Amino acid sequence: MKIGQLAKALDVSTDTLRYYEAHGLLAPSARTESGYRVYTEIHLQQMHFILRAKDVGFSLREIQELLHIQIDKHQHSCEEVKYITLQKRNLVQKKINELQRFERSLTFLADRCCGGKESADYCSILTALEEVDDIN
Amino acid sequence: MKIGQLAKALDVSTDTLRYYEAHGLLAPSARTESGYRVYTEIHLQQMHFILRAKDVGFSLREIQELLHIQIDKHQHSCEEVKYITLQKRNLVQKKINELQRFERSLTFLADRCCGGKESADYCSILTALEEVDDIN
DNA sequence: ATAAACCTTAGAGTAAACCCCAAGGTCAAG
DNA sequence: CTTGACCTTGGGGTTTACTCTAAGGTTTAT
Ligand SMILES: [Zn+2]
Ligand SMILES: [Zn+2]
Ligand SMILES: [Zn+2]
Ligand SMILES: [Zn+2]
Repeated sequence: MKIGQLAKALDVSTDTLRYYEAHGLLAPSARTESGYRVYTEIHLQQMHFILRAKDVGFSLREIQELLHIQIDKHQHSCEEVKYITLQKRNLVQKKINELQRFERSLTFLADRCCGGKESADYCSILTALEEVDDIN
Repeated sequence: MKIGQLAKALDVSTDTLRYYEAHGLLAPSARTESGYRVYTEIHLQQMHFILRAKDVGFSLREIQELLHIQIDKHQHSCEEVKYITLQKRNLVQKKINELQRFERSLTFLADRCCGGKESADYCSILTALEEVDDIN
């Protein structure tokens, strides 16, 4: 398989595949005489792994770690894999909490503004942002 | 007030203040003969506005819009302000939903892995990522 | 034989919100 | 008069995951 075919099969760009190679995620095992990258079924499977991991929220750096383990499962433990997964979930939860704080503040602000066409001279959103004390 | 004093009063860096100036958020109204930026109480208040808006989740681009309105309230309406706020909340909610999808997937994965010290040969997280069908 | 479609590399550009550095000018105190 | 704290500009670096371009070489079909 050449890069274009693999890209089409996975619905990613050839640029993405070269990017993954440059960043240690997926290297073709061979090149043609003229230098074209050659991929096999194995690479297709590895890309599936990568894309699924991405879909679950892992960053490329984390996927690299997982791939490392996946390729040589025997030398690694469930403990490691679970640790990475829980670490990630922790990070995701922190982000969610921050965004929910934003959401609450924005709701608080929006609820108090009439949203009318009159001038914003006394808009409660603007005055709340001008005030010194916390919204929450 | 010189830039360092304003920075200290707000607990931000002088770099940040120069950055905001370069990006149209807060321009000192004067310079000393030697070129030093001069700030007043008004700038302090504007920075409070900016920082509070940031705290609520607005991006600098959005804050710029809000500032524009705040500075000339009379020419703008509550409708505009509320629109920006609701738009932002919408965006925040979308991000939350995506992260919650991640969270669910990661929880699903983690729950099924024993996390033990034995080899990862049959780790359910890895096999789930290898499989073709969706986790959710 | 030639055009279309494909491949190669290296390098630049994108978003967001800054941080850090160098080289030099300014200002108050001792 | 010099030290040290402050200020200036301009530029580069950070993070993430790519995308795009240029300039050229290769393959395949007609
Ligand atoms: Zn109103
Ligand atoms: Zn209003
Ligand atoms: Zn296990
Ligand atoms: Zn496991």
